Amino acid sequence: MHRGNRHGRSEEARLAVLQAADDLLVEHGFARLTVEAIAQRAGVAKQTIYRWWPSKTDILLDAFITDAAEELTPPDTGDLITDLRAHLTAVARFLTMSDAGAVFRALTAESLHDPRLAARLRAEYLSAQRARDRLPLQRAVARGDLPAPADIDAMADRLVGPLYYRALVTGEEIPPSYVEGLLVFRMVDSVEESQEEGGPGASAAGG
Amino acid sequence: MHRGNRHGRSEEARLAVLQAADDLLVEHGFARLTVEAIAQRAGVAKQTIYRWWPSKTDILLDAFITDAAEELTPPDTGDLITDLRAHLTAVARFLTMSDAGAVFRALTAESLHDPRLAARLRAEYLSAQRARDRLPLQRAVARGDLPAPADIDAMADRLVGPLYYRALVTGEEIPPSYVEGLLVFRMVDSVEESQEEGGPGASAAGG
Amino acid sequence: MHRGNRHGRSEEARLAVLQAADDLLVEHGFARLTVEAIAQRAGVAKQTIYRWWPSKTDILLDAFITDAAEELTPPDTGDLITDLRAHLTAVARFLTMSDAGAVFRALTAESLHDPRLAARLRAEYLSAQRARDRLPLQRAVARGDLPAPADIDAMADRLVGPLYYRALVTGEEIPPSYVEGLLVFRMVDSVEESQEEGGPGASAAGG
Amino acid sequence: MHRGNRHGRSEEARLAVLQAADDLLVEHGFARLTVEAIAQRAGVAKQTIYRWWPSKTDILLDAFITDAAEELTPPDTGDLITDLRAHLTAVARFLTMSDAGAVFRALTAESLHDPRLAARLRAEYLSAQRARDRLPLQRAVARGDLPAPADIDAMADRLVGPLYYRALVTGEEIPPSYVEGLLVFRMVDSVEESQEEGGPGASAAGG
DNA sequence: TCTTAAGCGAGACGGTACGTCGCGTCTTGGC
DNA sequence: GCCAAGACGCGACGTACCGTCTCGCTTAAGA
Repeated sequence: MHRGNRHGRSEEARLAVLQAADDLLVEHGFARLTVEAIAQRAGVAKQTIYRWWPSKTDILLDAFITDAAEELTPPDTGDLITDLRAHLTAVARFLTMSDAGAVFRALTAESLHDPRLAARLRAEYLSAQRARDRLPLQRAVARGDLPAPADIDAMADRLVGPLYYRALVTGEEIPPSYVEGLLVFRMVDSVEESQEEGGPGASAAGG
Repeated sequence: MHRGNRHGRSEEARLAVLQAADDLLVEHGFARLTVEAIAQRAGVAKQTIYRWWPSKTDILLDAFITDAAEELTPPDTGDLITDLRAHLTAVARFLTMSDAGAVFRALTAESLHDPRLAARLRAEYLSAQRARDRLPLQRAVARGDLPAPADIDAMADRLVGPLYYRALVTGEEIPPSYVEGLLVFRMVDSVEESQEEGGPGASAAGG
Repeated sequence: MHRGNRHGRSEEARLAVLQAADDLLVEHGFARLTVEAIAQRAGVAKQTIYRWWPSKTDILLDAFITDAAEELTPPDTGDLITDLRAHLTAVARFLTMSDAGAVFRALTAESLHDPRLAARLRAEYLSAQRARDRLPLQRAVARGDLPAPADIDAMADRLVGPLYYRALVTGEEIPPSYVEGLLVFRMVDSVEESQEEGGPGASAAGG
Repeated sequence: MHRGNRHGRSEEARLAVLQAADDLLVEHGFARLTVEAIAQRAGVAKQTIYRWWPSKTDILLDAFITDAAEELTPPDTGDLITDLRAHLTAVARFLTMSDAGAVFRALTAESLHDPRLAARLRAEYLSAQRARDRLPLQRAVARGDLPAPADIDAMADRLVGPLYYRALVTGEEIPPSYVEGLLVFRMVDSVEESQEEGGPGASAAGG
């Protein structure tokens, strides 16, 4: 494998750095995620890191996007409730229990101190993730199972927002019943506007 | 006022430190909120800071609790929707537009890196705030305007969670329509179980 | 012993740094005389070094002046030749064989790259040393043993210049005969102007 | 001109490197004489430098020897004093005022830190220069104008040593009167041994 | 004529040391 | 006894050069 010359950077070094950053964060927490520690663990010179990444959060973002971006694609079973339940459960698990989620929480924390990182995180991860969050709703609208809402972004926020709140603010676990609570709401709501003869909302809530 | 003697701690110094921390955060961001900068700005010795606060985030937490704790008490008009609208609007404003909200965001960010701070933030602020968030719902239940939900905490989360999500994760503004969207949902839902002939949800949505 | 506070720097740290610099130079040469090595060896923080010395050569100069400044004071026996022989021999030994001479050679080397250091070295050491080099001549003039030369500085240079040349440029040793060669020259010369009936040159040479 | 191929090294690159090293030293001083700066200024790859020179001081030595080696050949007028005056004046000018002298001072400085360089400097420059310094004396001896001294090297040192001392140590200028002072000494001395038939000087020198 | 191999410009690499910043600890003298 | 002041040991920062390496280009000697 080539090790860095005029024709481009060393892929070997790049991967070692991303892996080291990930490992250090998960093993020792953000406080011990220093550029020096990453360099040492990756067997790489500090200058190599600074050559390619402006800051350690950029390394983390790179690692995060490489590893985890596509894990949270919702299923498409043709049934809105089923899709949402699966997706919200996956999001909850990602946020609270996965290594990638730990990276995400650290990046979100840093983005609250650094608008530049916030912009990158939104551009390179969040916008795509929010699009995935909207997918089940959009598909249901397309199928005619759901009336088009005024603001589908806000609707998606009402589904995932509480999950982020728990993961980032209260630090509590997210049991299945919490996800079910979100689903009941949605159904009642969504049905409410297309309903006339009632019924389906209740059965959905019982699902 | 005394400036340090055998009679106990200097209130003057304490307030100067809290004010300096607040100001530095709002003016220059968390990165420049250093103990040395706080000491210099407050005209205080570093040792005085370390004597009374274990870390700079404890200063921030102190300042935050002193300043802002009681701003977010919901009104009690006797009408659930009115109370919630006012409260959620106040929470949204707090999170996205106030100086205290900036401090809160910084503390939340740090708490994601520091479990000890997370525990303190929950014990000294969040638990009280969440109690305040529940108040309108609990009062409505007491009035008989709302059936007792299985998990009133989760219900409150569904109201405030999306606000935190916007403030902490997406960084978007929170327009009044976003709050209204939350209210419609809730009402439809909450009413759903006590309802039989429906309707009030629609009028609430129009408010 | 006090360890540094508002009332001044730590003498303990100062001496440890000077000693460490000296030792490292003598043991490992100038190439390994790094600020980090000095700090580590002295058990001192780098910042403490940078707080008090602008560069590592200033440390060396400090150490040199503290240790070695007064070692090269010429004797005063009342006999010019005897005084000069002792003094030149001491200078030769200092330049080529002593630890302090190694420091001096390193400082002179650096002063050739750094005019600021050159100025300090002259102001804080060389001017005093040159005054000492002139002393035997001046005393001989005062005694009437030597006519006042036009340029006593130049006369002293003719005595010590060849010693520095050997020590700094050719790197050769300086045997006693080399010093004697210098003495013969001088005496012949000095006598030359006061002489008429010869004599003193011979007696001086025999001293 | 060829720029690197199987036929041997590029003379173009060699000269560009030597010129760049010289220029950088004279323009910006030794501190900014880095291999990277030389490479950039010469329009040459670092590897090309390392292929042909072990270190940057070797480049300097190469440049110095190429440029300046033969500038200091003493004249041969048949008169010792005239020859010495011209030669010592030329040496003084070289040491204190020429670009080549700046290179020489830098090399001498480095040689005080690096015995390997010191050896090369002596072998490739100093020994020849000292031979040139001896030439007028040797010619005078051959002509019978001067008795053969016990140590002609030492005699030459007494002439040039003070010049090096001024150039390298005190940093003072070298006015014509300084050179004259050296000549007077020498002459008195040299005459002294051929005079009288005496010889007390010889016994002193041997002491 | 075509291959091929040495020297080249370029520049990424693993390192070492630099000089700076902020941490949390300490010691002092004043109030 | 708390305070302002500030020196201290420490660790990490981001930068500058070191000397090594690989790459693709150029070019002339020899197949």
